[in-house]
Amino acid sequence: MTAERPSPARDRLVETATRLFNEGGYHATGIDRILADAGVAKMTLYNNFPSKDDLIVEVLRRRGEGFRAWLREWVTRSGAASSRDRLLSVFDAQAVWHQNGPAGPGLPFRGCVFVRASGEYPSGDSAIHQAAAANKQAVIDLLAELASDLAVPDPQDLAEQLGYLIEGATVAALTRGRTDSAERAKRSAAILIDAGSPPPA
Amino acid sequence: MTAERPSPARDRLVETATRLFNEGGYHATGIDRILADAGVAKMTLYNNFPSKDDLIVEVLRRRGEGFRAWLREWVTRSGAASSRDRLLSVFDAQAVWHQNGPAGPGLPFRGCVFVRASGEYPSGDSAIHQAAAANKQAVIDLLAELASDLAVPDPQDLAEQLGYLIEGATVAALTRGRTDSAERAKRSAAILIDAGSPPPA
DNA sequence: TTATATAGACAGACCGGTCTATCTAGACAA
DNA sequence: TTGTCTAGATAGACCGGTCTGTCTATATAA
Repeated sequence: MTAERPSPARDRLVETATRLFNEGGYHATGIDRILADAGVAKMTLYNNFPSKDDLIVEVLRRRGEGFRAWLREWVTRSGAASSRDRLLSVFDAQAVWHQNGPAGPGLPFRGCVFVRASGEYPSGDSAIHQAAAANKQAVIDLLAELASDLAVPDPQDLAEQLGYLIEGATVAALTRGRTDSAERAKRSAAILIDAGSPPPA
Repeated sequence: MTAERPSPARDRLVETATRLFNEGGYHATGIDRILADAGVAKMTLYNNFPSKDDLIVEVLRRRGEGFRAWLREWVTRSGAASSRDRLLSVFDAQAVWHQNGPAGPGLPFRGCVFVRASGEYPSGDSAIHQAAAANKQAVIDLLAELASDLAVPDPQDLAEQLGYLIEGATVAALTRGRTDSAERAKRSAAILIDAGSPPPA
């Protein structure tokens, strides 16, 4: 339904919305503010998206793609040779993200945009909630992909477990300002990985 | 500043607000709706609380106390004899909560109210954010208390780690509907506990 | 009398969304 | 080169509602 034609105004809109939603949340950020910051007319928004909710869905979709691309790039550049170390490098990426490092995924850290989205739109019927869920699942799938070569009985299960650690560390960083949470979680991750596979030589 | 005198109207207000915030979020739930549901006049709200934000803070405070009391009670009733098993029983409590079991902590599961609060009020300056942080820290402290007897090098650190697992499992249950996440996290928790202490005889 | 409650009007800002009217840039044809 | 048509952008008025918060006036009960 939504027009998918690319256009500079549309891009500016989505990028500005991404930034403002990250800073202030979804309900608290009005479209007037987004339009003013993006320098875009209201009709341009509604010619590109049926509603604010659809804009949010698009923001989540793009952000998810960008974040996962950044994460893959990070793992590759880490030069980790083993599946174990590639999985652990994810936690280093997370630490950079939490600490707003210059090599981070591009937004000042305000917690996970998907968690916040599913929190603000808690009903599972909401398209926003579903978009958040899809992006979260995609990260788990990425972890499962990294874990697939591991000599553990159930890589899928391990990926889910590591996902909990990552998620929890991000929440701790947001709510309690625990910017060391990723490093801490990394230690747990190593234990969980090694518990299911022969100890590295 | 806030009047702390108990009154039936005030209690009804806080309880109704707790329920509605849990269902729909903080920004999305207007005070008129709360007042109508509670059967309370608007001036009663503003005689008891300077603002909606202060009402939210009080909701979080009470909910935190109630939740932790429920959790302590659960652990006690589990009859677990060891620190290890008491810690693991927390994950059973969590599973009941996620699955809206009758013995749960009293609200239909919509994710953690504190995580959602710090997500909707992401600035660390916000009193709401700080209230959420305090309650989250109190849960970690409770875990640390349960872990204090454990023969591990750093019970405090272990509590933090288990906290990540719990947090991540709750997020997974909310965003992806993973209502089995607590049982899964429990397995990881056992590994982490045992990795830091002599295996039980 | 004093404190607490009620109902409900009211203010002023802001919400998402619609609408009209105008401008500009590019494609195309003469 | 010039004129025309079209798509997409602009500004901004406007709509009905909802938002938080204030106010007055009244009732009730210790």
